[in-house]
Amino acid sequence: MPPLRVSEWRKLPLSLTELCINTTLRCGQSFRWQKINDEWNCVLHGRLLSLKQDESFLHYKVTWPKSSSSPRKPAVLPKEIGDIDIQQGDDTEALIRHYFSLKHDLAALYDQWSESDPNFKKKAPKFTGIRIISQDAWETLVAFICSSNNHISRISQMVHKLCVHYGPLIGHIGDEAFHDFPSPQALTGKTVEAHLRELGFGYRAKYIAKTALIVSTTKPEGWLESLTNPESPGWAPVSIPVRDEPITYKQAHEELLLLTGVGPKVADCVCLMGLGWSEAVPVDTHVWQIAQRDYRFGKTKTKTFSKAMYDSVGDHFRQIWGPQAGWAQSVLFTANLKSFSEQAAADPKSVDIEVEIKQEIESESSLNLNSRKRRTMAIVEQVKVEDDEPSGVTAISRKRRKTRK
DNA sequence: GGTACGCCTGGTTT
DNA sequence: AAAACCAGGCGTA
Repeated sequence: MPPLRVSEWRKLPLSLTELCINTTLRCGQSFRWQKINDEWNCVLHGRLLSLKQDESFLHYKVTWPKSSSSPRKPAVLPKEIGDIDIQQGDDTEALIRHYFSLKHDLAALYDQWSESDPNFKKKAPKFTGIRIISQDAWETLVAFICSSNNHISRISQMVHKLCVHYGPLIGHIGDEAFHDFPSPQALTGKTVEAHLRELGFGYRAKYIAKTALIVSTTKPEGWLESLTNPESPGWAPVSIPVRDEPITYKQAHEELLLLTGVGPKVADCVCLMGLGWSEAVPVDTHVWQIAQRDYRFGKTKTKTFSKAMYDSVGDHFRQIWGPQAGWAQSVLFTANLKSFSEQAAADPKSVDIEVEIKQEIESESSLNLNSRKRRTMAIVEQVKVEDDEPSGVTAISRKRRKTRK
């Protein structure tokens, strides 16, 4: 019996338009993938997964830890796994299909977004194959607590430190050790905050420690997962507390806001990437810039923007792009990232005019929508007025009430 | 309900 | 080269 159980390379037929891992794994969704030579590596659900891609296939290989230290070889398998995998005792293909949400036809979605949004149509062709990946909710929560007022390289370092110091060791590639992400329990303890500060987490050390404590001690098992979109169930088989009514995106968002270090932006990141709410649109400074530059949101005098503005940007994009707005947002977000700037080309002016005209039409047609959407547009229109006549709408975001301990 | 300000750190710019 | 500046926000007053 070998110390490590390594599978052969297998492959899934998949075009680069349906998924481009080189973009999707680098665009600030996940902070744990490491590229070694031409292979992307990451520990997911207790195994080391390696990926590489060519024009027609996604190739994957899995390495299981030594059996004794294996945290969880899945005892209970989710329902939708193919028979072959169950018989082989390897659910990795199912994991990949879930992780990348391969049931969605991405090319069709791009077509749909392009049809309803000239700006998307202009930007997207150079950024195909970008998907929202379905990550573990707890990891997503902690990673995006780290992301506040921070940049991708440092976020990646911090997440790596969490894994190395608190997560279970799964395997090696060369000299590189690969750990899984630590559980809430592993991050609960009196020394955690001080230690994380030593490790360079800054003020986020407290947020992580407090959030881990809340989740592991004051919430029932599976609480975070219970905020998952029922139409997009999670992958890991966890027991989830029952709810009287199906949870909504807004409810999940509100519940997350009660955690320390979680504001509207982080809550939306968790909703979108960790809980399957594809309509969640995280509005950070980049998305705000995009909204101002390409979608006629007005200039503000203040550096920050208000919760009302935050909601209005999200509602606007949901109206344009529909129920998968968060997916569309990630495409434009990536196109706007500095690290991808070489991919973005100079844009012809003619399209800008087209965008403006389209925007006007959308504003008018919105009057025929229901009252909720009318209110949304009213706010947006207000913002647009500010654009023409900058006077007062500054804005800032505030959190509602947090249960202070 | 809206606004200003401090916060850790480190990569990047000046 | 040292010193600002800023980066995928949030909590507090």
